Amino acid sequence: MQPGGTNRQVDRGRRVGVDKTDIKQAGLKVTLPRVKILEILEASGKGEGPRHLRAEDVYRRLLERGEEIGLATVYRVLTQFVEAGLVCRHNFEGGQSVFELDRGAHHDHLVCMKCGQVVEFMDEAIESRQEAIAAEHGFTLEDHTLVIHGFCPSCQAPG
Amino acid sequence: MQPGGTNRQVDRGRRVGVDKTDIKQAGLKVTLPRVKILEILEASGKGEGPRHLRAEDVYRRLLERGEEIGLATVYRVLTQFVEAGLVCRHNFEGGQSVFELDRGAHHDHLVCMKCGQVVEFMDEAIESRQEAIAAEHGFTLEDHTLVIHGFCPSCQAPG
DNA sequence: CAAAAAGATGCAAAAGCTTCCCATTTTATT
DNA sequence: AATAAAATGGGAAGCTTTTGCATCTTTTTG
Ligand SMILES: [Mn+2]
Ligand SMILES: [Mn+2]
Ligand SMILES: [Zn+2]
Ligand SMILES: [Zn+2]
Repeated sequence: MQPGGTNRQVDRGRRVGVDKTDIKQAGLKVTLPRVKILEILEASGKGEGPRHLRAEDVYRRLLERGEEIGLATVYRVLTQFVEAGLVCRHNFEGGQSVFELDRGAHHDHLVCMKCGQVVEFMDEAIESRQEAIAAEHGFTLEDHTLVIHGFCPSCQAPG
Repeated sequence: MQPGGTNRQVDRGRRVGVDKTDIKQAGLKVTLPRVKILEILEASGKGEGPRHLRAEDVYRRLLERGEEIGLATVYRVLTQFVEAGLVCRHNFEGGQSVFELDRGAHHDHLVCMKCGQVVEFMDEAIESRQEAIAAEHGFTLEDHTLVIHGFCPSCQAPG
């Protein structure tokens, strides 16, 4: 329907933001819950608290903003956004998934075992070694999960 | 009580097997469930099916062998073994933990997204880059999780 | 070796997270 | 505006894992 075709929000393959257009492009109707959830994710990690949120966290923030959206809807929508490639899901630990907006650039995580702080990183050497390892074993590499667990600077104090 | 002191099962820091002694050394009583669970884990990956088992798998194998051990006990014992360093727990995916006997040498995993096959590997380059990354961010490195997801050779067929 | 103490087990109930069901509401299409 | 299609909310249900507790085993004591 639109001429030219490429998404305004995408710049040379790197997504720089999301909006209702992305919801529509995913074949989903533009509903209030979807828009609000996207807003929560977009605000996270930009002064609006941590970037990586559990479904429960998203739900709580919606309530704080006065939105009456069901928890089931939050789960459904987050899953749809993951399927649409708008959101990434990670399983850091403890059986709960965490979600973050997909910015298009892959990265891995460093998680503090005490306070839960999350630091993102990306290491070419690690990435390419993984390619090599998958190839050595005849596997195609579709994806990977790398989480480094340790103690952040503030959690290493003697106490 | 034993003279000399070092565990017979350990050879220069690399564990080569486990037995009742290890249960005792962990400060746990040597009970039938614990011995049987250890046997299941020891047999796994040596012709006795896959090496990495979910609690449910361990439980099922116990039933097959005619042992009437409760699932709650399987969970409790596996957790105790992990705490004692006899067993490793991994969260490959799907909310279920998998367990394997700890052989003392660290390794990571390649998991087939179709058939679930697991291949183990260990890459010094990746290990040392992780040390560097943790250090760069002021984190102590306590542990890490690396799982490469892809399709194994048999699951790449055109069909 | 028997008795006492300490610890472990099994079952069922409960938890914690996530998904499913379905009547009702909202969005998109005609 | 009417119709068709899709989404929502709330609660029930599902799954994996943990917990409570009476009973049974293992270990320690005498
Ligand atoms: Mn991230
Ligand atoms: Mn392994
Ligand atoms: Zn910390
Ligand atoms: Zn496969």
